[in-house]
This record gives sequence, structure tokens and C-alpha cells, in this order.
Amino acid sequence: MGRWEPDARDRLVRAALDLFDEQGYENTAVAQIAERAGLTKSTYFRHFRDKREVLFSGQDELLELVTGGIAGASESAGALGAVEGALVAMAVTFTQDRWANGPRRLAVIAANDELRERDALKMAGFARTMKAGLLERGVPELDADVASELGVLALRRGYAQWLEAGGDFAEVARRALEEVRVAAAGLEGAE
Amino acid sequence: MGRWEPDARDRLVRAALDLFDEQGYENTAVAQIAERAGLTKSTYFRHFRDKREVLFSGQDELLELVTGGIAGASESAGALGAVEGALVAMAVTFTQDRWANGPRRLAVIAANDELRERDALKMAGFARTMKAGLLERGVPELDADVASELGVLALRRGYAQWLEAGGDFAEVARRALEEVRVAAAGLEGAE
DNA sequence: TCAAGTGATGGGACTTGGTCTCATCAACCG
DNA sequence: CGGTTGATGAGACCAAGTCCCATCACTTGA
Repeated sequence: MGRWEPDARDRLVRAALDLFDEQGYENTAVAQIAERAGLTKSTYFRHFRDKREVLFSGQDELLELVTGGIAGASESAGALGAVEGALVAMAVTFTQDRWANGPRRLAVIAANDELRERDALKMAGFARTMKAGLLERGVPELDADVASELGVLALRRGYAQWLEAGGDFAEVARRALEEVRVAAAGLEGAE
Repeated sequence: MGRWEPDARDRLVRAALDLFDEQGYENTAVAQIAERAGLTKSTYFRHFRDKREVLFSGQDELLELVTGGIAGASESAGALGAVEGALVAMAVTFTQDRWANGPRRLAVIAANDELRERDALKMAGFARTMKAGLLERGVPELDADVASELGVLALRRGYAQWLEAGGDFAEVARRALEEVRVAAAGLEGAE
């Protein structure tokens, strides 16, 4: 059994989420996750590079969408327009069924420092990728920095809103970005 | 020897930075850091909660300055004005002698994923603390989110500029924040 | 002056994350 | 039917991190 059963990766993800949810991240050993999935520790580490990553798989795919979304934005679009292109491009992976476990996943991450750390790194990765794409388009360095940070903020806010209320992710993210843009434009200086 | 020699913590920090610099973070064991500092692994973990943290000590102190700086900003100051208060308040710890190893530290962090991960968490911590302080002042949630993210961006940019060019940190950070503010205000929408 | 107390350290056992290597077994292919 | 491929199992191994207890330097109070 186990051997050659399909979807080893998915089984590991589900087992991990269940166990983290039931008994907490720290009280769960990798060997235990593997066992529940009908696999072994060796196999776990063949699929995920460490204990945290099981909750963050699919990131690479998203980064490619970000890069493509920014590069594919219309010539005339400004920095934020290109960032919007990135958010909209990400929408193809944000489908209801694939993210049914989104809220549980968020709760588990929020409850643990190690996981929040990994989450912060992932977010920084989005920002870095957006910034690189913007620089590629000729956006000045400062503008690229600001636009990518605001883009990640919009992504975070949009994701949370989408998990809560559902709907079309592209639309939700677009609104979140516009919201953030208006707020940023309205901030006054210090003097 | 070693026992009761003063400054155990500082010795550990210096030993760690030296070793990470010489042979890389991954190739350095905690026991080795402790040994170079004339201490043992046990003592190391009494001073730092894990291997990464030795490069990030002093964070709590900075968070307190952030909180104080925001709370202490003048009544009439807006969100960004309060954030500026936080950056200026942090300047007391950014003195040339205490940060002589800043560039080496940055290089070591940039060279390693685990350390960049911790760095991302620390930055997220600054943002969270700033946001909390702004909410405390009655700033709307969205504005607090945007202002704190821009504040952290200004902190990062200002810190890098200060390490490179020196000068008064408060002044450098203030300029960085204003720069970021102007760039954010100038970003156009997507339509 | 000395005995008790305090606080930082040493030391070592132990668990677990993570790496590495080799054996095994199912499926595929000629 | 025999060889190849690719995912898995098994187990040794190292380092991170936890825990507990002994030890020693220094302080305090009688």
C-alpha cells in the first residue's frame, strides 16, 4: 500500500493541515505527517524542502504568473497598472475548490511564529518579483519599490477579502489595489 | 576561563558574525560560535533563541522606540507624520560605533535564505507595530496599513543609505520617507 | 569571616528537523 | 521476459534546539 498510490503530494498537504489544525504545528512531527499520508519521512522531504513548506507549495507557479502579468501589461500602463496586471494574472489559480482550505491554512499560519516567518518571506518574494518586473519595464527604482510594496499589500488585503466574501479574485484584487492607491495618494507629508 | 568574563552576549555576536563571514552561515555550527566566544552551546541558547537570532538582537528595543515614537508624535500629525516620529525615535540606537558591523551583517543576511527569512519577519514586525500604533491614534485601518508599509520601506531604504553614506540617521530616514511619500502620491491608477 | 543564597555557566542526555546513501519495487519498454 | 526508470522505504548520520542538574563566581547577612 502507499507505494504508487497517486497524489502523494496532495495527501501530504492534507495530512499536514489536518494535524497542524488538530494538535498544533509544534506538536506535530514530520514523520507523523508522512505516516498519516501513508508515506515515510524520506518521501516527505522529497516533496517539500522543510516542515514549513508543505503549507506554502504552489508559490513558484504564482511567481511566474506575477512575472508574466507584469510583462504582459499594456505598454501605456504605469507602474500600478502593471502591478494590477500581476494580480489579475494570479486569479487563474485562485479558484474556490483549490482554496477550500484557505481559511484553515491562514489560521494555522497565524498561530505559529515559524510559519509567519515563512509567510513573510513569501510576501517579500512577491515584492521582489514585482519590483524586478517593473524595473524590466523601465520603471524608476524608487517607483518600482513603492509600487511593488503597495501591490503586495493589495494582494494580502484582497486575498483576505476574497476568502471571506468569495467572488472573482481578479475583481476583488483590483478593488483592493485601487483602494490602496487612493489611500496612498491621500497621505499628507509631515510638515 | 570564559566563566564570568563580561559581555558574553557581545562576544557571541562578534564570534558569530566573524564565522558566518569567514565560512558561511550553513557551514557554521552553534557549538563553534560558542567555542570561539569561550562559551558553550547551552549558554548560547540562553542568550539567543535560535541560530539566526544572534544577527537580529536589539529588535525589541527598536520596537519599543517605534511604539513610543508614534504615540509621541504631535496630535496634529497625520499617519505619515506619526511614522516619521517612529523613524526619528529609532535614530538613538543607530550610532556609528554600534553599527560598525552593519554592512558585514547585511551581506551575511543577503547571502542566506534562512537569514533573509528572519529579516522579512523582523520587517513585518516593524510594520505590525507601526500599524498598531497608528490604529491607537485613531487612524483608519486602510490608512494605517498603507502608512506602515511605506514606513517600513522608508526604513529599509534609509538604513541602506545611512550605512553607505553615514550622517545623522534621523535626517536620512526623514528624507527617505519623504521620497517614498512623493513617489506614492505620484502613482497613477490603472484606467 | 564564613555559610547560605543567587545567577550565570558547563555538561550531557534526548528529540526532531534535515541530509545522504543504498536497497526495493512498480510500471514501462523493447 | 529482462533491463530501465522513477518513486519510495529504510536507516545511518549530523546539527538545531530542549531539558535537567551540577558547578562555580560573586554577593549578602550574621
